[in-house]
Amino acid sequence: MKADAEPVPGKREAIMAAATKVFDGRGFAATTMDAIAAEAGIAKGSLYNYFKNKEDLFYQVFEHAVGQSEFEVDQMFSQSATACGKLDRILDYSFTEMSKYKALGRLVLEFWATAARKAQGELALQLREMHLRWQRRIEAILAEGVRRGEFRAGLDCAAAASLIMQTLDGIQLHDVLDLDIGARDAAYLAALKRMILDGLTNRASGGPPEMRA
Amino acid sequence: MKADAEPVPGKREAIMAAATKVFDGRGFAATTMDAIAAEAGIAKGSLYNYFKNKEDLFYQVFEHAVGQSEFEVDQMFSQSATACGKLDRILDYSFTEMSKYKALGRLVLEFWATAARKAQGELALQLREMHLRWQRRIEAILAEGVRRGEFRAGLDCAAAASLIMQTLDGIQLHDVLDLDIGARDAAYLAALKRMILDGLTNRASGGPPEMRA
Amino acid sequence: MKADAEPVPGKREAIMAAATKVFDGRGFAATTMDAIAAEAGIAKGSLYNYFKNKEDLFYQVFEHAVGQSEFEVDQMFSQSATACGKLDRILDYSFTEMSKYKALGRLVLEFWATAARKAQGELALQLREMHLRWQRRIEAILAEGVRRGEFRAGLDCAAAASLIMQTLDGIQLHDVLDLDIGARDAAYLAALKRMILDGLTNRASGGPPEMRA
Amino acid sequence: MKADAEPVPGKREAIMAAATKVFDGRGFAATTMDAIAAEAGIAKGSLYNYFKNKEDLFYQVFEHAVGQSEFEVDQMFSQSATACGKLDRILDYSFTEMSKYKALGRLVLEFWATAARKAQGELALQLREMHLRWQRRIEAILAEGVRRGEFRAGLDCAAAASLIMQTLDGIQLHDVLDLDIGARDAAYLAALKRMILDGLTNRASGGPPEMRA
DNA sequence: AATGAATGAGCATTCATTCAT
DNA sequence: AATGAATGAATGCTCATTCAT
Repeated sequence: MKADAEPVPGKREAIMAAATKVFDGRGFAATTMDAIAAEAGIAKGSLYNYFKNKEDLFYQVFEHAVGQSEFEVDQMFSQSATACGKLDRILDYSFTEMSKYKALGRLVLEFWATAARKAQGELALQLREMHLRWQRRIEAILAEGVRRGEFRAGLDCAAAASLIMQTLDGIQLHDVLDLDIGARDAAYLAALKRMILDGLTNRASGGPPEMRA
Repeated sequence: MKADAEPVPGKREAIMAAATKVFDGRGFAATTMDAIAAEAGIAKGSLYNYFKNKEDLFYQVFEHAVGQSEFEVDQMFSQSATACGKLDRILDYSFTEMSKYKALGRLVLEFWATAARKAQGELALQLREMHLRWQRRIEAILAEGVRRGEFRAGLDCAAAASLIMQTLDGIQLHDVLDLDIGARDAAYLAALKRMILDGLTNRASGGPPEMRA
Repeated sequence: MKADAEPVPGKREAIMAAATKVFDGRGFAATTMDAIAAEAGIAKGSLYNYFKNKEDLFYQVFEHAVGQSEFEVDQMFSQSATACGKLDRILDYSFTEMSKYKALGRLVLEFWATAARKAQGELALQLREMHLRWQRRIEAILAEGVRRGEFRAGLDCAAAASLIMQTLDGIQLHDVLDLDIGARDAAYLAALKRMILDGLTNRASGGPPEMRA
Repeated sequence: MKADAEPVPGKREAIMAAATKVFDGRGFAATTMDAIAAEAGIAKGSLYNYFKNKEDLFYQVFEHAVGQSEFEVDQMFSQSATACGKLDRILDYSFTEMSKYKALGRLVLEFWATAARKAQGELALQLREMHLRWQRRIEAILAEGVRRGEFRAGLDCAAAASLIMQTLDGIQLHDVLDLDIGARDAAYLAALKRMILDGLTNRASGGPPEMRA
């Protein structure tokens, strides 16, 4: 039978739900097809009626999770009118809500660290595209902010967007790895946000003194 | 023969070089002891005369690479008198030199993503310590900068250090994953550095307007 | 597939038969899973569909053999009404039938001599329980014999049972090791039995003269 | 160099002492040549200057230990004039002193259970001879006892000697395996000895009643 | 479509023995 | 005689994938 067909409605989704649970808990390498089949309550062989192989199944699960995550963040964006407000929200989100995707983040990490090595497959491309999508979104917000006078004129939006992406990914990385535990109080977060937004808004910055001492 | 001894001068180093090559190329999990032995041109069993097991070998390789990297950055630190200059240098380094440790970064990623899940082994502790060491160093520089009047009074050094660490790790992450390719021109870097340093130096920041619009 | 199930009727038994053959021939340590698989005519991996690991397989084989042996001896017990008769039968059995379990005995020996050194695993417990079960049975027979007046009053049943067990184990040991070959004639056996039973029945024993000469 | 030579006086003995210690503690299979070399304070390769291989070394060690043990028991024998007294002593010894040879007993067990399977080598012959030597000694004592009127006339000395050997080996077996722990009080031992000696001394035994009920 | 028994390649580790120095 | 580094065969176990039913 061809994989990817879906003869029994909902079965595919059921398997993916089970797989998500197991992958999240154990990671890709440590997850066995047996465990997924058991979690889904079907026979191991049946998995191969719906997915070509383990990697394929992981890919589908992963894609689905990423889609959900993106949808949620999109909602967030549209709830603020100003660029500054949007950025504020997204930073807030990074600090407080991103932990929800800890499991997903760990899977991304594992993927990059192992699977991505061997083949520059579809998933790698997918992840790169996703990254670019995000970066462009941030960049658009920054450009909008400059246009509206919220951010300083002459801001290098591409560079700033890149830095913000790196920072957000760095924050998520630390979150996923349980570094900086306990540093999640309000004052801390406010300081961080202020630092980032300061860099965008303050137009009178004379630059650090004696930068090349 | 006891592991950890080095009766044949250079042999240990030769093995580590071979192992580094194979680990870098395939990652930890995908690397077989056979492959390392073959690369080193010795019998598989001989590996165990110099290293306790695969994890130990990896650990030594890893420690060596980290040692080199830390030494290099330490050099960098001491070459600037002012806090601002030190930070400037470390940011410079992150943007330009850190790529040398791409392979190392990938291995760390793999470790965090897989091995770190199961056990809190020695390597995990080592990595956390390394992280803390860095964070404290940054924090000390910031505190020094505040004392010298380079940075704004009232700066939350811990929070700022944490953010900077996250940013640096985010930068390295993107580097390791070959994201942001081509965005390494001087103007770009200057903008990024300015953003960060602005957040530390500008004392008159009134905060972003209409933050909660 | 879960170990311990038996989806293909007789397959489990077939494997155990093959394993018994190989274990008997080579002992536990010298037996490889490959050899068992080859003897059973299946793939090595298939063994693990029916048994958790080598030790488990051995345990099952062992338990089966012990079960057969115990069943057989139980039959023997019930065929005599008097305590004296029961003991007579069990001694008979030890001298004549126990050789059937020579291979089993050798495996027990190997287990005690090697595995038992390191861990107090399940098999060790099982063996100790089996031993106690036997000892209690003997003791019960002796007590019954005393009650019925078959054996001398004041007999230390526990001590006697222990001695009898030691003797029986010693007999089996010699049997397993092929010592005393050829000393299995009727007169010999009768003499041995008489010696043991005499010790239990003669109530007027004055003790050996000049015991501490 | 030829093994078995002894160019450095005492070195051979030193190795054997070290080997004895390690073999006793871990058994044959679990003992590595490294461990023996370490215990002896010499290089692993040097072992092969004095012993052909691991098995040979074990054989020599074993032979030496057996020799010592036999010597000690021989001393014991000669200290009593009467057959009854000799037997009494040897039984005493079995119950109280044999534990000293627990390690040796365990090695014998392991040997029989593993090494003896593969090759009917020299050691197996040696052990059989030793066994026969003992059996003949017991038999001689019994015959002497009959001649002196200590034991009942018509005693089947061969059969009795065999039973006694089996019993002694059974006792040692239980001792080695730590069965019957705690049953070593004086009354217990006295009862056991009485049972055995009763079988030899009482001449008026009418045999057990209703033996074949 | 579903099953699940069978497969077999793949791998880290141990250790007795050798031999060049 | 002594060394000890090098060797490499040997083995239990996993698990993704297949395929006959």
